[in-house]
Amino acid sequence: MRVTKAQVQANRARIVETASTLFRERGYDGVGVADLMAAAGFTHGGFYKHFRSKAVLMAEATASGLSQTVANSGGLDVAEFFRRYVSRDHRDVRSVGCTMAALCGDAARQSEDVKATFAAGIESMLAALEGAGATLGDVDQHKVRAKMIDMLAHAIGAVVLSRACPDDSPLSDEILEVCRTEILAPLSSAEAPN
Amino acid sequence: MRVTKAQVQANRARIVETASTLFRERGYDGVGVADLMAAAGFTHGGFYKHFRSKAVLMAEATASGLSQTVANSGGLDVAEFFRRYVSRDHRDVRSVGCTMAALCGDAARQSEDVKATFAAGIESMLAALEGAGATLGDVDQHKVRAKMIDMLAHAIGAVVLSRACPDDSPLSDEILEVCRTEILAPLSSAEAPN
DNA sequence: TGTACATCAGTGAACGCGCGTTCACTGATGTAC
DNA sequence: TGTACATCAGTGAACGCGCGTTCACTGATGTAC
Repeated sequence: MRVTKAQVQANRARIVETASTLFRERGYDGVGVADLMAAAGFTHGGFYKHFRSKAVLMAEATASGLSQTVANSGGLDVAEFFRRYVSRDHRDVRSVGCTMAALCGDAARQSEDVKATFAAGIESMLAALEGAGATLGDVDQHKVRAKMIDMLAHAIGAVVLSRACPDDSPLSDEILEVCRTEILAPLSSAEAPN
Repeated sequence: MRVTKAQVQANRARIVETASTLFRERGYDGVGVADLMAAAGFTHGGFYKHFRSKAVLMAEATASGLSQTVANSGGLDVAEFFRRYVSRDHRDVRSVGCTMAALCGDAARQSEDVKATFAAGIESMLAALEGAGATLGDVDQHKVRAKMIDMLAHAIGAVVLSRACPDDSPLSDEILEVCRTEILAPLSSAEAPN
């Protein structure tokens, strides 16, 4: 049963979107092609009409997820971005949270292709943060980039470490609270010095 | 061919040790029981004479790996620990590196058992760092703990993010260098204020 | 615009393969006398 | 201490299962006239 060209495009996009969500939730290896296609509302056989292999989809879904995170950060200032990033809410909803935090551990073991996608996503994120961080008052642009790299790694470490703790662990909350405070400290003193 | 009680104990320890190494390198799902037993010098059937299931071994190997990291940090002051932690050397040798950095992403998707093991390992690590950090000059012990949590998450974030980049990526090196500098900055100024 | 045919997205059975786990077997170790 | 038997760590074939991928088929869409 052939389908409209526009429908083909929409279906393909739905598969990528679904994959992006499921991969964040369960990891690359935790999502089978049949699982994924069923979640997107199809049977598994059609998968290979859209993608040459699961590996190709992994790279594409990763790119999609990363650009979504960047898009979500649009309009937020740096302090607000990190306040939301290093939070229990973010920790607890992996499937709609940041792809970097959800999959960087898995990406490290994937192909150079996926890693290159990841690096590009990090650069996009940094570009967005550098733009939002221009209000910080630092004149040296190189320092802004360095600061954003540092804050991003710091925030990702906090989320990733807190997620490795049991669900009701006080340590998990403690990690988030301590790191959020430390990450935001220089921002609030620079932006609201009262 | 039965084997000495001492040999049984040694063999079991070898399986756990091998698993700890392989899991760090390839993730929990990336290591099969047959793989693992072959790497330890056995055939796969004997596995279940030592462990009720792969899941049980996962928890035990994680605990072993975590305590190894803690042991390796013994005798190092805090600055030296983090200097080595946030380095290219550490990034490039996952199998003998820190279990937290190698597996926290995977642990987040494992049983509460594995996560509890992880949280206990983090606490051990913090205890070791707090001991080594007593020389920092901070009188308030609560602040020392908070600072160690913050530095550990920061360092783990740097390593994990740098590992998600392609092998020859300048970004990967940049992340490590920036974060190492930022993490060590307050230490060197406090300890060597010249 | 209408007709005839080619295309191809989606279906669902089938494939080979590797996984975790089980099991009958072996033979050296441990134990009871 | 020596002998007879039970134990059980380790072996390797076999299990059911789910994986990624392939394939013959369907029928609505796209295209050529």
